[in-house]
Amino acid sequence: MSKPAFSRAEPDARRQSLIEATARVLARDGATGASVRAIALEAGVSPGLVGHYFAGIDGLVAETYAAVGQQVHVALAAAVAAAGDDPRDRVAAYVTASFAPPIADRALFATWIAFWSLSAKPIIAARHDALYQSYRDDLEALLAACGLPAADRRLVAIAITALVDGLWLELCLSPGNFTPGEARVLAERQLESYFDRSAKSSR
Amino acid sequence: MSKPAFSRAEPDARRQSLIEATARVLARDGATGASVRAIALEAGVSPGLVGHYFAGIDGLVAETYAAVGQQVHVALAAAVAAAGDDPRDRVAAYVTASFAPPIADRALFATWIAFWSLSAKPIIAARHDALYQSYRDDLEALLAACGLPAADRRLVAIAITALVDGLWLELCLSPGNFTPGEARVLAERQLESYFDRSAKSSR
DNA sequence: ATTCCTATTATACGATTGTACAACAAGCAA
DNA sequence: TTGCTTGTTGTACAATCGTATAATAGGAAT
Repeated sequence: MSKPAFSRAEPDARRQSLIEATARVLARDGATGASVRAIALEAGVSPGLVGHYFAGIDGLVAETYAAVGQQVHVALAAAVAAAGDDPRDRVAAYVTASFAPPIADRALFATWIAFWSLSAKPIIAARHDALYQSYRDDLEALLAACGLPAADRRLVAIAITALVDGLWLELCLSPGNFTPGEARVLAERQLESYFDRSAKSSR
Repeated sequence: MSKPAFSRAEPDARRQSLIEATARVLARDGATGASVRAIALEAGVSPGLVGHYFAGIDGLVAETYAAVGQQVHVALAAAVAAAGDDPRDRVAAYVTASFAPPIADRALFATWIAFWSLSAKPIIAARHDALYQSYRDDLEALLAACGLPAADRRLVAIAITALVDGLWLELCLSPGNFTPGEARVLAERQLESYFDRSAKSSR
């Protein structure tokens, strides 16, 4: 007669559902809004469950960092895959994907800022290090396919990543100062300059 | 016989003292630690004074943003002044000053992240817009002195600022991935590429 | 010495925070 | 059907949050 007051879930599914709820709250309300109660409400469970599955709110946010970072990775990989086979096109696609949805997005920006604001905690800093290293590794592989000398790849990847991050940041913080199209032009221009330089020095 | 329990201060001096205390708390404990009580304790006054002088905690943080932003401006201007008279040297000094103290500093990073995390509030966003516009204006003036065509200045200033911000960010978040010296090399290399390009196209 | 203005303090208030824990019940095993 | 395991709930707890306000007292003016 009475319908169940709650239902049990597979531990992994429940964890995943809490992580996704955290991502939504972070995107909507930023770091200050991501309380245990708000997350539990968003996930449709009771506040006590957070403590049951994660090492406090910090542990949950750290795992959410990894999950959202992985989603960005997937979005970038999709952009590369859609670019075809030409190595130059693939690098350009990887770089400029950051200036269009779903990556250039105020909600994702709020999420990212929340992660950065917790970077004083070692567990969050470790997540960041691993994630950004994987981004640079991806970029280095794409650069290698373009024939960029191995000796140049590391620093070029650092520079490209920094430029893209900086443009993405300002694009989210002050849209109106420049357009996503201009960001794209600037990023592609810098890519060309590195290829030209390496072609020149290898001659 | 009894010494005064407190002393009155010139309104401007008291405001300044509260702003400086806020900057210190932000630098030490980040956004989450910047409570009215913590700031008042740091300034050596009672919590009630914050409400007396500022429009709540948000107003105080917004004014602190302007003050800290001004300090950064001063530090950059000092680096330029110390660089001598050659326009190229001056631009290089402006750009690379971000990779050395007092700008490349974890405490300033924590402060900056705190500002960004509040950028959803219009009062903070407005401060950011004004501040970053002034940074780009400074850079454009330095670029103009180097003979960069007026038509190129805006986008070049945007690109340089983005690269520097991105490098500064990663330098603060993950020191160890690359050195301040490498960041300097990358920034100067990009500057050169823009000057080369403009020299080529104006020929 | 006295008066007065107001900067400053101290406290109270309701709301919200993260965590801990006892009680409950869903759902599988027997 | 009965029992058992444990995922889940609901709440209590102390701490902290921002803000408002009455009371206090510094310090200049008279």
